[in-house]
Amino acid sequence: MIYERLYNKIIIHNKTDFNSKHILECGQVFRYKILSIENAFCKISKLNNITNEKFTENLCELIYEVITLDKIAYICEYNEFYIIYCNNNFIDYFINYFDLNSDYSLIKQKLSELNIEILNKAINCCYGVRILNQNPYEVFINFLISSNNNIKRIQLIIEKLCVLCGENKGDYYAFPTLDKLKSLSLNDLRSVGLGYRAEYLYKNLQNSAFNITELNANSDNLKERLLNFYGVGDKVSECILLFGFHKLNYFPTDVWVQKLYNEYFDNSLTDRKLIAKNLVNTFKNLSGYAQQYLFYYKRCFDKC
DNA sequence: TCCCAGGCAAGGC
DNA sequence: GCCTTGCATGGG
Repeated sequence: MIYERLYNKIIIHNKTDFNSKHILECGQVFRYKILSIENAFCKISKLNNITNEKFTENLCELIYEVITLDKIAYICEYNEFYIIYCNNNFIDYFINYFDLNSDYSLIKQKLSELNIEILNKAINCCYGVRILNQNPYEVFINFLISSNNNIKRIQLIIEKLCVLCGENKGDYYAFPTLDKLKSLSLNDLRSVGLGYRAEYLYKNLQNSAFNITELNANSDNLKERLLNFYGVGDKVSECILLFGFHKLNYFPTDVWVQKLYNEYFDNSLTDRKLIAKNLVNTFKNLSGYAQQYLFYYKRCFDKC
């Protein structure tokens, strides 16, 4: 157990299996940002009226804000531990969200036993990555927007979408509900900079069979069902499976994974579907974890 | 100015 | 089935 659950916060004692920067910046999630200490103190104090609690802001090194659906959490990094603050009704929600009941020491050990040099290097750099348990609907929308796009722009578009039609929660805007998104016109969607992806979103939202919130995580043809949605292909569907449904036996393969594969595994193979197949064959039920360590490493640590 | 980004659908064979 | 092309947008 790496955490301690208190009535209005979660304390993470183990900084080798949890790193806020790694978790948030590895590409699985888009609504997060670094807060200044003063701003964070002000926001956190409002959460649960914790005015009588000593918030040791002067010892805090780094604070991230994370928003998922209509909920917000603050991850405060200290020298020896982390504290996650959220509304006290959502403590259990965020324990699950940050996947705190999974043993990442064991996962990393199993992966390192495969003796793949580049993976061990990636795990060494990206040691604090965890696969979040995100809401499938939110992940679906996010990764529909992600295609042929870059992460900075994806974040910007999602934020604009939230400001356009998400509920104003005071300190932040909630992720739009399905009904709110359905009420938008094609031009509304275009106005947030979606480009041609506006039609992907619009067609799905206008489709009465758009039932992403009702998809059964345990149905064995989940990927085929996802592929039926407009704008969802092989790669996007696998991102939804991994990040939205926590299906760890997929290895979403994009330009970055292909670059890494060509550099460290086989430089002649360019078919991403085949690359993904080979990688899943190698990593089996640990594919999703391996994917995040390698993807994040290739994007952010490769030049070091 | 061209190239690129967590790709995909459509059309031609 | 496989291969090619067009696609909105903004940053480097």
